[in-house]
Formats: sequence, C-alpha cells, structure tokens
Amino acid sequence: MSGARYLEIAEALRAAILGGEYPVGALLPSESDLAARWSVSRGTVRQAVGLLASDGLIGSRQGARRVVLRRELRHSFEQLNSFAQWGRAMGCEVAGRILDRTSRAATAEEAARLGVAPGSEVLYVVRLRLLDGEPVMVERTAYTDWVAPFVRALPDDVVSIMNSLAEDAGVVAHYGEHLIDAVPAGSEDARLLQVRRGSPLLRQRHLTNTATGRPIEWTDDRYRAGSVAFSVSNSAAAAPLSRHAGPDVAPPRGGRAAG
Amino acid sequence: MSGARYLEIAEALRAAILGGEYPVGALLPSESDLAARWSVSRGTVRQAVGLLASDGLIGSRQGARRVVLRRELRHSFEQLNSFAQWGRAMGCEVAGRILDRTSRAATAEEAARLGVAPGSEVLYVVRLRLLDGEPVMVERTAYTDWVAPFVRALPDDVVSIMNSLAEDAGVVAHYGEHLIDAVPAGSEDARLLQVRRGSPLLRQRHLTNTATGRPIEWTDDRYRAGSVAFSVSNSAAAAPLSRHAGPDVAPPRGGRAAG
DNA sequence: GAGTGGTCTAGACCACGAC
DNA sequence: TCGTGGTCTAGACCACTCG
Repeated sequence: MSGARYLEIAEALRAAILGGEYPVGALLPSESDLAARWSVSRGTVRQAVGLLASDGLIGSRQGARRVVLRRELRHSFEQLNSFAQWGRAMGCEVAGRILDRTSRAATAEEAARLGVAPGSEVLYVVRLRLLDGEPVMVERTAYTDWVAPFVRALPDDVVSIMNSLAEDAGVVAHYGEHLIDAVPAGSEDARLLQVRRGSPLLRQRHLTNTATGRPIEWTDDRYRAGSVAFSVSNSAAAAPLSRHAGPDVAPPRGGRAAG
Repeated sequence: MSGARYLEIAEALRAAILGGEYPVGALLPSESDLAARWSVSRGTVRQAVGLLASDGLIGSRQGARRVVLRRELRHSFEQLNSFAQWGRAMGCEVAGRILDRTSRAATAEEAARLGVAPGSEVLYVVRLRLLDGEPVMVERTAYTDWVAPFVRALPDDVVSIMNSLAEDAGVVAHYGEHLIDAVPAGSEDARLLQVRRGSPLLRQRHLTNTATGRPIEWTDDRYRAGSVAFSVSNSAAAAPLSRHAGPDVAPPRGGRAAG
C-alpha cells in the first residue's frame, strides 16, 4: 500500500537480493536498465537504490555498477524502538511488568535530555521485560509531564507503552537518539534479571521524540549479557554512529581505573 | 572545495545550525526559499537537506517546514573506524602496542565473516590501545591473507593500522559492519586493561570492507567500561541500527541474522 | 571510447499541515 | 485556502571505471 513507485522498486530489489537473485558481490542492473524495466525516470530509480544503500545492502562508486554487499535484513525503526515488536518479530512471547510508577523531580540528566527545567516533575517508571517468560531487560524511564497521564492510566502488564501512547493519545515516536555502553549490574538489576551483582549488562539509554522534535521519554534499558547485540553498518558516505568518551576518560589529563 | 553545490549548501546550513542561527525547534527556510537564495533548483536543495536529515540534525514532515532537532556534531566515518582518529579528536595522546602477531587457521566465525574457506590462513593480531597512557581497549583482529604481508611489516607501536594500509598498500576502508554487546572480562582482558576478571566490557565486533565489498579484517574490540559509549540516532525514515538476539534467546522459530 | 553513476535543471502534480 | 514537502519526469553534462 505504498503508493510511492520508488518504494515498490526498492522492495522488489530488496526481495531479489534477499532471495539470492543477486548474490553478494553481484552487480545490479544499471540505473537506465532499471528505469526502462519499471517505466520510470532515472531519478525514481535513484530514490529506490538510495534506500538500499542506506540499508547497507548495496554499495556504489562513480563509474562502476552497484554491487551487492550483504544479504541480511535490517530491523525497522519500530522494532528498534519497541522491545515488543522486536521480540514478536523473533517469534518470542513478549511480556512486561511495571514494578514502580512514581512522580518525582527530574534528575539533572533527565531534565537536560528531556529539555525541561531542572526539578520539573516527571513520571518515573521501572519495568521488567521478558521474552518467553525469561527476564531479559530492566527499563527505567522518565516520561515528560504531558504524556504522564496516559502512562499512569496503563495497566501494569501493558505489552507496549509506545503502542498504547500512539493509540490512546495519538503520540507517535519519530526520532530516537541512543547511547550504548556496558555497566555492571546493580543490586536491583541483579535481583530482577537473575544475574550476579556486578556482572556485565548492555545498557541502551534512549531519547524518543515526536515528529516535531518534542521529547517524549528518556529511558535507561539494561539487557542481560548474551541476550542482545546491536548492529550498525556505515560507509564512507553515511556514518550514523559515533563513539563518545565515557566518564573515566580524558577530562583534561587524568584517567582513573574502572570498577 | 567540494565542487558539489549541494555539499556547499549542506555545509552552510550545518554551520548555521551549529552556530545557533537556527536553534533547536526553529524552522528552516522552505525549499523554494533556499533554492532562490542559492540560485539552484529545488532538487539540489533537497540533496543538501537530505544530508542534514540523515545526520539527525533536522526532521521533516510533509506539509510542514523542516525543524531543527539537535545542535551537535556527529563524528565522521573515519573516527568511528579508527581509534586513533577518534582519540586525537578528543585531544588525547593515542598509542598502541602489538602484543602478538601469528598466522593461523581461521576460526569458523572468522571464515564466515571474511568470506574465506574455513581453515584458511589469517593473520591474527592482538593489540592494546591506550589514551594518555591509560589502557582503554584490547583489539583482536583477523586479517585476510592479501593484506597480511602489509600488516606483518608494521612496527609494534604503529598508531593506526588502517592508515598505514591506506598509505602503503592503497587499501581504503569503505564499508563497515558493527556488532555491539557486553561481555565479562576474560583473564587476558583483565590483565591488559587492569580491571577485575568478569567485570563488564563493551565489545564491538567489526567487519571492514574495501569499496568493492572485499573484506579486509574482522576484529573484536573490548573497551573498559566507562571509557566509551556508542551513539546512534534513527528516525522513522532511516534506521541504521538493529537489535539482534544473543545466544541466550529464542533459538526456535526463524533464522538469526547475527552470530 | 562506451557505459555508468554523480550532479543538476525546470518544470509538474499531489497529500498534507497550518491558518 | 495556500504554502509546504513528497514524488516524478525528461532531459543535460561531467567524472569516473573498465575493457
């Protein structure tokens, strides 16, 4: 139900690559070829192949035909931002339990991330996420006041908060910013995830915005080690990911040992 | 300069956003406005703003003007793939020590990632990376045979292997694939990074290709916790990052993309 | 030198958002 | 309603790759 011609073409090419019709290393037909086959202009073809390129599926250099780089699907934005959709896509039974829901003053970091005044009231939610009954992730989220009433009204076992927000409140997530690092499990983490205290967790801190750039939530998700890996691909053309120094590195001069 | 008009326009807009001329939340001029100001066609303007959008700097919705989302620069591709460039950009003194360099048969994973026959010979390199004299990362890399001679010829304290490869062998990295997760420090990790055994490390496994998609190296980098965080941004339009199940989750239905 | 992708133009129509 | 971005066309020239 795309309606857009270039999406249709991109989908067909993607399917052909995933289906092995163009194996890794193979050359795609030229732009003019594709334009003729689909009875569209070259510009439309370029929109389509541009999508695949930003997926990391194909590469291109001036003067040479486009080449197939990989043969793997990438998850969608919704699956990245929604634990529920991701889990279901893997064929798991997804569950969640809200363990705590309190209104309190925003921490300095929450205020900065959410773009509100320090000390403003936020709704703080602690939630355990499970796949096939196994605890996999602890989620600690600060919601801005304007979505708090909706979140407060949800049942403790709501499967997808962002889904519910979209349906009940018309609030749709459009942009996200993620920070990924590793931390030792705290005592609450350890109890909830059934791991030893101090054992490695993969942490994903995450800001979600509306289409207009209005912050919705700032969240700290901690995954049990071995349960998840994040994947990024980039090229000289597009680098979506960057590396930031952590607290232990390079203030002016002095480093510290890590815990 | 670049020679490409749309790059020039993108650079000017980026500078204006970073410089605060368009603060976060502000609306950009319309496409026709910009086209007139720069005496270019609307298509060229769209190429420029498309760049900023893929940087996550601005957002757009049909019918409304583009809006400024953030005011931060993203690191370049080179900085992502090169520890040396990243460290220098932070103002740190960057060092590296090659601790081991052995030719051996590829493991199953290395063979799969590098696209060579299982058991083929690869050059395995273990290297400690330091910032301002502090050990920050352990790097374990398998190089394909066709770059091995160049790597073998480098001194133990080479600062940037990929830089040297580019200069000596004309091998330039163009595409990268990254897998990020958390692992406990092994005994070698612990000794080299001066942390306790079992303490959390952020692991970045990483495939590097040439412009033609030919694999160069497969590497396993482990960062001391607190020394680094990875940042990603995505939108409904483009999702460069995906989440993969780890070994502990959901074998039954469906194939896995990562391993 | 032929073919290919990279860039650019000057139009056009539509769907959507703000007023 | 009117301006906006989203899509599309049918040309064009150039830089580059490859045989």
